[in-house]
Amino acid sequence: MQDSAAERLMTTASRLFQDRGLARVGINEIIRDAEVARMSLYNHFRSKEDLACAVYARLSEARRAAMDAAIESAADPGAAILSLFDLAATLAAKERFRGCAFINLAAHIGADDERLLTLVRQHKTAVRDRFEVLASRCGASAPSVLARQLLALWDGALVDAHIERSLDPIRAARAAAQHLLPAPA
Amino acid sequence: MQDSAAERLMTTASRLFQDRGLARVGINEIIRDAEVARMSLYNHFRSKEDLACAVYARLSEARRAAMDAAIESAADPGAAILSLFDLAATLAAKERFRGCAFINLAAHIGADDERLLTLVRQHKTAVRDRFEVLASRCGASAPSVLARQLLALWDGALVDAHIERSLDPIRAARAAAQHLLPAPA
DNA sequence: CACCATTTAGACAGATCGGTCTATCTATTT
DNA sequence: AAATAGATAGACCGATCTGTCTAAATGGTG
Repeated sequence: MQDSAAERLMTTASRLFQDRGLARVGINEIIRDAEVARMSLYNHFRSKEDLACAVYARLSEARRAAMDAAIESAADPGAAILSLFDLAATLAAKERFRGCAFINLAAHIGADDERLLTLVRQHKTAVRDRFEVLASRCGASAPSVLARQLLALWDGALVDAHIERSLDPIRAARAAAQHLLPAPA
Repeated sequence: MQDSAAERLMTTASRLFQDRGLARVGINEIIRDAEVARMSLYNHFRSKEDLACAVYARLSEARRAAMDAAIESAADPGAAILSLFDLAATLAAKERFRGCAFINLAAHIGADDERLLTLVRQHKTAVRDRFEVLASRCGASAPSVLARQLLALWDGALVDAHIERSLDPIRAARAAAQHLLPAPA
């Protein structure tokens, strides 16, 4: 058994949640697509929300790793920031792109759902932290403000790319990011 | 009849949809809160989706009117652009702020739901058009690109303000917008 | 082979979903 | 007063939802 039941559940649920959103995917569909018995799901996860937590935690890990890889292969901090927008363009170019999974998740959960909301917040904080480190290395006078600005551009670009089904918003946001960076020495 | 059944339905549904999202609000709750009989809903609207269309179309109208009012009371195009970010801050400062209703709507509907997706697209296009007109009046060399950048900042700021429950993202985005504007003559 | 833990399919429960239908009530119009 | 149109409460429909339970099948280990 090269991929366990838990593994298949998380992979399948991740795909379905991103396709149609947490609230519009049922347990039945998940176990059918994952080819897993109902009780196996509730054996590995206490509830649908537990499964969602595991799925989005893993997705966050994957996204951070992809960002770090893009950052590491860039020549300098400024190029690294721009490469993150290229990464966004790569994500948005995928056929089944449906926007940032975490922004969509935030739109699905109520103000009560503290667990999942915390996950979203932690993910966005992780993204912003990376922007802030790079902004600092660029010599920005106010790295934390610049990081917020870059994050807003990043999130807005993903949202608009999804709504417009176009990469133009990401290209424009990338240019704006470049414009906000301090002039290279 | 100071507020008709249709009126109360739209007002109630608008509040509920914004609070918890289209997919997590049922017909039963809407008619209960609106104090309207079940058949009155289906008398005025053919389906839940029809009601949603009417609700979001009206919300779009209201948002556009608020934007136009902010633009009109600004001294010059540059100030008008910044005043739109102040408007975003006003929206985000409300107690029950849950992010941009149209971004959330886009996160809730599937790729199939063409009717509601078109509504979202039209709304975002209307926002972008206002940015583009103002960018042009500012003397921007590429107004359509600047408009896309301002829209990304705007959308990202609303998203991040919702996730962080803070106005900092909007303040930062406003400053970034100012930075992107062409230098005043 | 026997043992044990896991997985399986599927029935089942209780709730809610969107939507239809009926029968009663109310208010305006003629 | 009679007629008409619209609103009402609520039963009802089939479908779906999350989650529980059972009993059979499975597979690795001693």
